[in-house]
Amino acid sequence: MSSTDLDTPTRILHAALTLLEQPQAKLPTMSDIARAAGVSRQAVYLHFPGRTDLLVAATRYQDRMNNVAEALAPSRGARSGAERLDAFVTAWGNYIPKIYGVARAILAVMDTDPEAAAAWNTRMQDMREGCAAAVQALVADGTLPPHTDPEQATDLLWTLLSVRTWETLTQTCGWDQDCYIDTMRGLAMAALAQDVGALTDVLARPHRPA
Amino acid sequence: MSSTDLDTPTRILHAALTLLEQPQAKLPTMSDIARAAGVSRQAVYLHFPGRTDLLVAATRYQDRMNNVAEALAPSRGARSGAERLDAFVTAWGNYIPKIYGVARAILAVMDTDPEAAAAWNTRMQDMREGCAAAVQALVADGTLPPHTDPEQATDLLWTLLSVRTWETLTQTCGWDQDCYIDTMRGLAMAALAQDVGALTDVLARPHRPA
DNA sequence: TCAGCTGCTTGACACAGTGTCAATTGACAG
DNA sequence: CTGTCAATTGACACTGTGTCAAGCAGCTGA
Repeated sequence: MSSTDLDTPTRILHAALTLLEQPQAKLPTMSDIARAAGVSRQAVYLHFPGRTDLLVAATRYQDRMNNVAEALAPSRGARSGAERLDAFVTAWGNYIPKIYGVARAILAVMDTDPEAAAAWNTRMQDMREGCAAAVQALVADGTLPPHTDPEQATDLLWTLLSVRTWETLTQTCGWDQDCYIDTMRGLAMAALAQDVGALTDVLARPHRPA
Repeated sequence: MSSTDLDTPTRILHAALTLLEQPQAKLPTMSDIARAAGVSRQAVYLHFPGRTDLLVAATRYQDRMNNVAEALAPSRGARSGAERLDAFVTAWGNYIPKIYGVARAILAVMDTDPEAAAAWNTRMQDMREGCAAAVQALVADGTLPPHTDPEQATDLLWTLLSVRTWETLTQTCGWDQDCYIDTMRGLAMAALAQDVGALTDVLARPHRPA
């Protein structure tokens, strides 16, 4: 996968992603990214107004590479609402590790940079639509608890599936990715599809790698 | 509440907390804090090695002020495990808003400063003990789903009650504090005490202020 | 009354990182 | 050959953290 034939903006994005995806590494500076891309630091500013914009562009580039829409597609083929919820949780939960490197960098600047916060929130809006669609499917089925406000249910699902939650369980608590998925599936089913059995099964299984 | 009679380190902590608790404000610098405390910037470094240490000291000071141990005490008086879980979720959930200002500042530097991350994690360890105790009470009662790993259940509860989760629901989604509490109580009961009814009640109620 | 100590101040500096500017180079197209 | 475009070099301003040294004011004890 030589990147010599790519144009400069793409090479920069490519380099940024590579650095961001180093698991342990501290967040790269503009100099780091420029060096990794084989261009001068100023060349970066020639193509991206600033660090935040570069990070945001990197997420968009990454979404294009990973084809996030396609990854989340299977959930749309589900027949029942519960099935759809289950498929969505699985698909998104497995997508998070792919974007975590970049997400980490943006989440880090969000606290100080409102512009970054806005960009990340609109990016998460797409995921929220998936949540809303799953909730809607439950409504159509009548599976959602009676009188439940769909918007509130969507908020809840959206929060449960946030990158922060994934980060806490897998990075801080050291959970296995598969266990995270199973637990979130169970939790979502218990909370939104009144299926508490799904969760009790999961909590009985080992969740940390050796 | 004049602070003229306090010693300098306390005045600095006091000033830091006041600034940190401004809801909308951007995170204060060392200069901001010094100015607010009415001392020179260097005086701050005379008492605290660095910004991170000051923030950590501020949380400790705040815990002393708010008497966190006492706030969480009611949960220890509960008779059944479910009651205890419920009381703990309520107590902690209502404590979060009090510490959010400081928490925000520490969470912001955690991503770059491992020292801050370590400090925050040990601080959260105390809260985790409350989670573990509630889970243990459920185990004693036999209320926890059979074969459930208590440690995994603790991880899950700890994550659900994280400041980040509170932040997402109340700050980003705009939920009412009371609704947050009710939802978390219901979610915890559904997930750990097999009581799905607690949650369905809650989701039917309005959750955003006018 | 003076010496010495303590706590704080003033003002300077180094350093990292972001973002800006101007002059220059090199390649390529008309 | 000339203009244009992309990129380079090297400088600079700015913010924020953290360090250093000299000085000053007030208190204490001989």
